[in-house]
Amino acid sequence: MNKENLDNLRHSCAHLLAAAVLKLYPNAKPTVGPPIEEGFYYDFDFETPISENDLMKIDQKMRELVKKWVSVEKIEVSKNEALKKYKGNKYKQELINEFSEEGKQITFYKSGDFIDLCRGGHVENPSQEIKHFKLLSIAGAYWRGSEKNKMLTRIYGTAFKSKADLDNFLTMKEEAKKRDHKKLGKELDLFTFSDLVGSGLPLYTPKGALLRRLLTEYLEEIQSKEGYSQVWTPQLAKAELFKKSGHYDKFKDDMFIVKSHYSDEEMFLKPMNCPQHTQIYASKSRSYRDLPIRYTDFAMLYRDEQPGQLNGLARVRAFSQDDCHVFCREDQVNDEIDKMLMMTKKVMSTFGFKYRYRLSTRDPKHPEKYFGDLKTWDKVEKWAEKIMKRNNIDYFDGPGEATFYAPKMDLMATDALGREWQLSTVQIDFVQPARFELKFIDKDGKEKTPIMIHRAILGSSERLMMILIEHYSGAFPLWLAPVQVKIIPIAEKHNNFAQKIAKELKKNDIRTDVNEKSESMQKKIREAQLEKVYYMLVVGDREIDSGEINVRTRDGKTSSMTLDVFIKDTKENIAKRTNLS
RNA sequence: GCCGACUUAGCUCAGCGGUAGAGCAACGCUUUUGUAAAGCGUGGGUCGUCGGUUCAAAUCCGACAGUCGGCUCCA
Repeated sequence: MNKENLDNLRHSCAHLLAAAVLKLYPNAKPTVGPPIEEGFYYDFDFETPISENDLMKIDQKMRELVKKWVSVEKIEVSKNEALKKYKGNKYKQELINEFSEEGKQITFYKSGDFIDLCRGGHVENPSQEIKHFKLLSIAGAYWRGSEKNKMLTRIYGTAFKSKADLDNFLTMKEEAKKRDHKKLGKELDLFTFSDLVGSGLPLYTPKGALLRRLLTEYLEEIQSKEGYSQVWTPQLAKAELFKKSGHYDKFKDDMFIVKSHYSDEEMFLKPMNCPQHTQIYASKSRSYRDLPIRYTDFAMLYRDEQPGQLNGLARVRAFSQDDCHVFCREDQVNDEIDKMLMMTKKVMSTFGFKYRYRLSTRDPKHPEKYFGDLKTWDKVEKWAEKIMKRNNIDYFDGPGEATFYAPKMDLMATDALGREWQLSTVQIDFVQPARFELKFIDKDGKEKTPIMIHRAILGSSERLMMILIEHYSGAFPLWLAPVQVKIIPIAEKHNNFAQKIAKELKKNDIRTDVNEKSESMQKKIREAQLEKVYYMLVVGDREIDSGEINVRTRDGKTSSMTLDVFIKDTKENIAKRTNLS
């Protein structure tokens, strides 16, 4: 079934939803109800709010009404007829007036006894075709997506051509819920939050902190090979810095203000690293020979997000990025970005992410949002496009997604459940170097302004942790597994032997635990399984006698080998960062 | 910030006007086990916080905080 057909089905289903709602709540005002990626929604202005519990009732009404929906009839009406029909519904009237101004023919679509203002796009016989649908949730949504407007009540639902498709969709949703990083983060003891510390401020437990450190170390390893040097900058800076960069104007309300007892100077917790890095660059005079200069920084960043948008590790108020800034000459940009794209490719393959790029450009309707001159913007946007094409990169356009200082090449990674997340970004910035009056002395002895390339491969560590937890469902690959080996002595008398093996493994930098509790071996295995430990070594009389160890993997497979072979293989796999499961 | 829902033991949840309950976890004792839960026992909660209604509030009402599903925003 192609997308258009599916959209038609869902659009018709949205109409059916509206019909059911109006039967049950005659005073509710219907507004719009389009098909979307995963289904459809319909926005209503209810007189009294409804809740999720009411969905069942609406669902039943839909199933009842659809029986009589044997056709979809298109009715052309005049503007006045349309306005009359929607007397008292300012939302529909607003749409009707707009359509009329645009010179569009106004059309109604009728099924059963339900008529809706609509431009069309329906299935022919709803009673036959709308069979496999489900109402999913209720949410608030601003009229026409603007926070200045009234908040309406949105009902989300989905519909599919076959029961199998619907079931598959619902199973995927269940699976996503099971993998929810907030749930797994608690179960696997990776991070926590405290009301006393504050919302959106994650606290990493030893295992979570280890994971975070392993990710950072991996990036540091890759970056230092490519000539990046780590710098270190404070969490705090004067307002002046951010005024100069432009961030103050754009994001002042989203920055944490810090007060000094001794000065009236306005200070902020840093929400990003670029302005600080410009000041390291500017600390001495630079020759064209010094370029490119590549700085990396894993410092904590702070953004004062609105409470309603905080969400586990997905959206926090304290986070860090694998943030890099490359200062270079114009003739070096291509090489630098090619190198960045190569590094990114390598990292993505390590995690097993499929990906495509988004070319994030300016919003043509709002040129005022962007700093710097138009000509340069045009040049840089075209340049970015050329780079993608030259690298044979699969990309799509993202108008309006640029930052205020540069277009972006954003990498969208697809995880194990088929969901897309933005990870990497590369930005060619002419604006900030100019605002900070950065210079280098060129061959000809003249001062020139360098270009600043912003780049992150993983994006924020917290967000990446969330994505990886859900991508791997908490069963991390060997190199990331907080506990790589759990030794399970069968009885207390095997504890000493277990400790001896553990000592050997730890000596080889293999993260090992021994479960010495007075529990059944079966229970210890169960606990290790739930902890998603990579390898379990069950040790008992047999192992002591044979001199071979017994290895159980998370998927329940067991094998025997000498400890030396196990250590050698494990070390190799950790070093290669291979993902065996 | 906005709309809606939720907040009871470390965790998952029941109780929904007559001042608290289960399973798991923890702890103790017994058991010493061959690839996903051995048995018995013990401790643990001013029911998110602060107010209000009531003879009586975990339960009803309000404010605040936090969490979740969305919307808006995202350097």
